[in-house]
This record gives sequence, structure tokens and C-alpha cells, in this order.
Amino acid sequence: MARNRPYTCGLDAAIDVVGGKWKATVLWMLEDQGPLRFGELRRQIPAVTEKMLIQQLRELEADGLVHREAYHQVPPKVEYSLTDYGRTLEVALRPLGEWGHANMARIEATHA
Amino acid sequence: MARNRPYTCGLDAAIDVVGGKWKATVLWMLEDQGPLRFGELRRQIPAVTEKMLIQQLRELEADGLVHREAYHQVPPKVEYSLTDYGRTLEVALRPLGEWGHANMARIEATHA
DNA sequence: CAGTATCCGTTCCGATACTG
DNA sequence: CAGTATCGGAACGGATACTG
Repeated sequence: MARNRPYTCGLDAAIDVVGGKWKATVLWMLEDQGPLRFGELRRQIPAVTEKMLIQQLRELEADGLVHREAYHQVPPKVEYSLTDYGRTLEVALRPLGEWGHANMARIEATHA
Repeated sequence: MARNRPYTCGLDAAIDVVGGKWKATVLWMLEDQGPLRFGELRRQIPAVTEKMLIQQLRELEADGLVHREAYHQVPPKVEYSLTDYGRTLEVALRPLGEWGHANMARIEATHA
């Protein structure tokens, strides 16, 4: 998802980072509930496939927004959490989330 | 672009609406400069093709965010502007735009 | 549990040519 | 000026099966 660089405005850049299909949801979950394991994330986003979830997590990690902590155990355990940088994004995202929440009915009605 | 409904959070819904490749840019232009003609938008977003620009405008119009005013003249003249609803979105988008602006160097460096 | 690997249809998007 | 039409490649994304 490196779409149209160089960016024409900050909004472009931000949406490029957070525009992936499940990224906003993941950021929201991690902010709301603290560190979560792969399986916990998966269960809480019922429609996501493993492939998509891991892909989005990897991209968030590469962007420095999410930290991946692997515990070397059997069975394996991996926890994902927001980085400080990720938290700054989450804060910037909050008004947009509230807008979406407030206008969800309208969005579902008009948006194809 | 109706991606994953029903939405899991307001952020999902909002990004579904504004996540199109050029939509953020268009909203930003219209807020920043007031009503603009098709050709003016096109010139100010050099990388966009006519096809994509009109497609994104149509979707923004269908979502009620942008108003299209056609003047029946020869040669034709069409002006696009934000609706009141569109302005509420633009306000909600502003912190995200500032975040993107502030972190653009980092985004360009880390984001594939 | 936390992933990989592969297949494959769908959607996105750019390029180009044309029109009222 | 402000679009429309068509083509084709690339990226996205779901389903399924498999692994350390």
C-alpha cells in the first residue's frame, strides 16, 4: 500500500498508512484493550482471515505503529501492542472514529 | 468501495468513505480553496487521471459529501464544493492530516 | 497457537482514444 | 470543458490446506 507518493498533503500520507482494510480496526482494538494475542485479535474481528490479519499486522509493525512480542514457548505466544508512535496516530484518529460512529447510519444507507 | 460491513467501529465506516485513492486530497482541496471546477481539480492533482478523478468525485457526491453544480453553458462549466456534511468530515479529518504532515518524513521512509 | 503457502476470482487503476 | 468507453496489468483479498 504505497499508493501515491510523493504525497500531496498530510492526509494522503496518513490514509496511506491507515487505509488498509483492517488496520483501523486493529489499532482501535489495541488501544481499547491493550496488548492482544494473535488469536484474540482474530476472534474479535470475526470476518478477517488469518492471511489478512497477519498481513495487516506486519505492515503496521513495519510502519512502527505496532510492536510484536514473541514469547518463545510451546505452544507459541505472541502479543501485539501499540508503540508510542502508534498511540499518537490513534489519538489523531479519534475524531474520525467519532465522526464515523455518529454518522454510521447515514454511511450505511448512502455508501454503496 | 463498500468494504467490510457491518462495520466493527466508527473508524471502519469513516475510512470506508474517505479511503479512496484521491478522496482525501479532493476534500482537502475543496476545503482549502472553496468551489473548484473539474479542470482546476485536475490541474492541482497532477498525478490523477480523468477517469479516477471523476470516479472519486461521483462517489463523494453519492455519499453526500460533495455537491456538483453544473452550469448549462457552452463550453460546459461544473463546480464542485463541500456540502455541510462534507465540512463536518473535513473537520474530523484535520487532526489526521496534521499527524500525516508532522510524520511525513517517517512515513515515506518506513512505508513500503 | 501462530502462523505459511497456494490458488484464484475481484477490484483497482493507468493508458489511451473518443464525445457532447 | 467536462466528461465517457474500453482494455489490460497489477494489487487486493477470500478459501483452503499445511507447518513448527
